[in-house]
Amino acid sequence: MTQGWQDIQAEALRRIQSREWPPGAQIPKEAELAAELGCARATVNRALRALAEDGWLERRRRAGTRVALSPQRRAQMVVPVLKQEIEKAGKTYNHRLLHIHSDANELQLRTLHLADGAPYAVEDRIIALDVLPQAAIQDFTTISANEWLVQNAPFDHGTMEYSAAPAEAFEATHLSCPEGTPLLVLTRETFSEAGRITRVRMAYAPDHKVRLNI
Amino acid sequence: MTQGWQDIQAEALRRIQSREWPPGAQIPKEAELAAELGCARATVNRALRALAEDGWLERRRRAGTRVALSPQRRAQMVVPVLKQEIEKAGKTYNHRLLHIHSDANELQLRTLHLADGAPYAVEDRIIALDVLPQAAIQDFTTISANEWLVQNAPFDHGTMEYSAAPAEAFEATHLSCPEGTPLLVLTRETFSEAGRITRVRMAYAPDHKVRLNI
DNA sequence: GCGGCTAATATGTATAGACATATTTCGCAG
DNA sequence: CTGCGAAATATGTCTATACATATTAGCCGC
Repeated sequence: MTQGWQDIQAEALRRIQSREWPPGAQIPKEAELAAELGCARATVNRALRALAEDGWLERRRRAGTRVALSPQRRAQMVVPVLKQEIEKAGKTYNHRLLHIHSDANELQLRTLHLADGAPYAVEDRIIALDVLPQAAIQDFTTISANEWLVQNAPFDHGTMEYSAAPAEAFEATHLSCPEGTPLLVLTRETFSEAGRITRVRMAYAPDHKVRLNI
Repeated sequence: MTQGWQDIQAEALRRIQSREWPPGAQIPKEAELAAELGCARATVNRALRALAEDGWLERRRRAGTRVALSPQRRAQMVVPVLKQEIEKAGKTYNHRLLHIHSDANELQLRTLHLADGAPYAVEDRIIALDVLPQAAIQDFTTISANEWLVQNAPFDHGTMEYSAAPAEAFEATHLSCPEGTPLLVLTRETFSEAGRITRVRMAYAPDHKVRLNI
């Protein structure tokens, strides 16, 4: 009856979902569970840690482990790289650099991303040249800024925001839709220790969906 | 110089980001790293496993560990429970049941969610009564379907989709905006072993943003 | 060269024991 | 009763060892 940590995890999850361990309640300590279930404490630890990472449990040293008051399910989302996103869907990726302008501090770019020749998204980006001077000498017609940055500008942290906005004039033109059409818009900023690397507004073609599995 | 697994993880991440271990390359096996860094193999395992979960590495038994071709950063998103979302922002939550209709198989609901009295989102939901018969006798004027389901209908898996859509007539009315205004829309379906539990379309008030930290 | 069986091997996991660390609890001084 | 420092304690982590498992590499017969 040698148990694996996944079995322990499944058993604990069963007890949570069946309310044998109701929300907010303390659960037995690791050593007790190990004894009850016939395995080592490290195995129980692995199982409970995984459940805590998934939001089912809250654990604190000395205070013990309790069931989360509202077990929130979490979904993972990857920071999108359009080229991969499109090629993964079995389509051909292309991009066109629409506009580029730079001054001492900033590089501004507008890029149209295409899937099988059809407009996929319009990208409006600012790159900080003091943080990332190499960007000034890069040819963004052969590799898109989106892709180049992912490969060459590792970031510490950043934010992503999804919202809905009416298509602006230039977006409407390039995405072949009427001005004002509701578009899904992603705004992202990334930072390194030296400061803000880039800020991008990505307007997706009409009816685009961002899908997550939970 | 006793190393913790987080130190090992940091060192490995440094080697990845500095291209000492370039994308696609095999990295030394756990036992070698353990010897080099002066710790037990289990500690290296813990560190590399964490990096693999974050998308930096790909690991396969016998084949070894290699740097991911495109290290994709991942963001975690929680399945939103509006009441908590609003109260966390320091506002008062309320909801109004706008419409309810049921037949033998399904319960249909429309709910308006309010933050400090202002429209926050309109929810259009279907609940499968064969999967969740208790829903038929529940009073959804005191607790919103959104909240009740999270607490009473644990699900196995599901999907979430964000998109942008023009406000439909009833949405425009309840969110006090012109018909056709771009709205951020979340569509979610959840399933248990017995089948689909619920399907919901949540249309957020204009200018709503979904924010993620990465 | 090809198909298939077998051995080799890197990661995955279980275990007992030890120590580290964050918190709480409790006793003591004031 | 109050505040503070010390002891108790549950989880966090490291170690060494052993075995499990997936997958590759290599051998063999044809």
